[in-house]
Amino acid sequence: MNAPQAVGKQGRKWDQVLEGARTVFMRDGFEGASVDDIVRAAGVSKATLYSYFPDKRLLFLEVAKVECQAQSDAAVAQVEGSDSIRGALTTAAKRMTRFFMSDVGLQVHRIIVGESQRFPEIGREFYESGPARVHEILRMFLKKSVEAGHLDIDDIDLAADQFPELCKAGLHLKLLLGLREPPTDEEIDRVIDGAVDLFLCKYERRR
Amino acid sequence: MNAPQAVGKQGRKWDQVLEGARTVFMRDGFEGASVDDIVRAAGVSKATLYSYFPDKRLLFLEVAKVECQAQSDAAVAQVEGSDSIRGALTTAAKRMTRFFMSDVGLQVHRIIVGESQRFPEIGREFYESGPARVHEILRMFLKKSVEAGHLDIDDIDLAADQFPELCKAGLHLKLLLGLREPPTDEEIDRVIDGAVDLFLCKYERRR
DNA sequence: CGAGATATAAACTGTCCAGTTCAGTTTTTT
DNA sequence: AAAAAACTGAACTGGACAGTTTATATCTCG
Repeated sequence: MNAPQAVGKQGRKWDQVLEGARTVFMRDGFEGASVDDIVRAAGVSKATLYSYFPDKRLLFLEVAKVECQAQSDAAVAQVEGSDSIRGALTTAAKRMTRFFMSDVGLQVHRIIVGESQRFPEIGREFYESGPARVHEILRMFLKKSVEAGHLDIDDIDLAADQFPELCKAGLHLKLLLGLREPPTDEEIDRVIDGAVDLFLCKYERRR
Repeated sequence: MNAPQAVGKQGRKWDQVLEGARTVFMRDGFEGASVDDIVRAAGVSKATLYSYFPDKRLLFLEVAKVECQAQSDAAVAQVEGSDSIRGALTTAAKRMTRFFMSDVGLQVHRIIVGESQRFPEIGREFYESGPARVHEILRMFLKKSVEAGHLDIDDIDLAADQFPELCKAGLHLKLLLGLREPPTDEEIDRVIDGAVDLFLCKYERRR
């Protein structure tokens, strides 16, 4: 009567704990979430939670890591399959931007930034499993395109940093601070198209 | 019968309180700073602090506001007095970027982002006295330059959002998360020059 | 000087919360 | 079925910390 085993199973309530933690952390932030809230949401006893995770911080770290990895995994697949440079960049931008602007993306960002002082390894984990992967994917794509003669870029690393930044233009900070409603698709497209136009105007091989 | 408003110089220790609060908040963040630490740093009694500020949150709000305003005031002056467009943008970028990357700028950003959920007005105040002013200055500068025929920009608001974003490329997030040392002047120049080049490549009137 | 405003130290209140403990129950394994 | 492992619930500990109170002191200005 063995159900197919979950990978890395440390106990039967592992997933329940993570899911409850995700819910509460995303709703209330790190400080705002109490462990009692989490165990309640998870439907699990406090002792069980503490048998999996030595403390609240590491529990959060796990939640954030899982969240970021899921996202940037999904991103990798999509950039590859596109014909034109412009199309590929637009596709990448869309996915990236949608995550930046999503409730979960914003909340992870808020918490990580807020806590990175007290817990430096949280910042590191987040960076590695999110922004660093985006940078890497983009860098490789640009490099290939330069070698193929489609783009003309001097400083590829800089360009790979500029593009995601352009995708945030105006919207991201305002959302982060809770100063506006989620953008409509039109607003996102305006920013993305602007980003791609600006980017390609300089880096597209003209001759 | 008005209760003494939170903000209003009403005693000789006002500045001392603010200075102590600035020190401790910048060092420890909002949650990390205890009011007892602050009064100790300020050389003031707790009762005095609470006679000026009804609570910790409003004290922090005041500190952040003062900090941002000082910065963006300084910025306004400099953009005006520059001959070329490129020169003006470079100057603006330098000042902006230096603040983004400074310890104080980063710490204000961290705290505000971290707390904006729980205290929405903190986010608003910060945005108005910092990013919004930068946007406004830049927008007016671009508008004038377009009217003078030096630039050719379709969506001025978007462009005014793109430029500051470009100035962060790569460095800002890493610093925010404590993942690297403060950048050297060369590194900052690389990012700034890259930003100005990219920006002007598209928006400079070519004909 | 002297009155009112301002400041002080220190103890105190009340609350919140991370993490522990343990006696007892349920589930899994053998 | 019996042993082992996982889980529960609830109470408890210890510490942190925002904000209050009080009795006392010092400054400022008419």
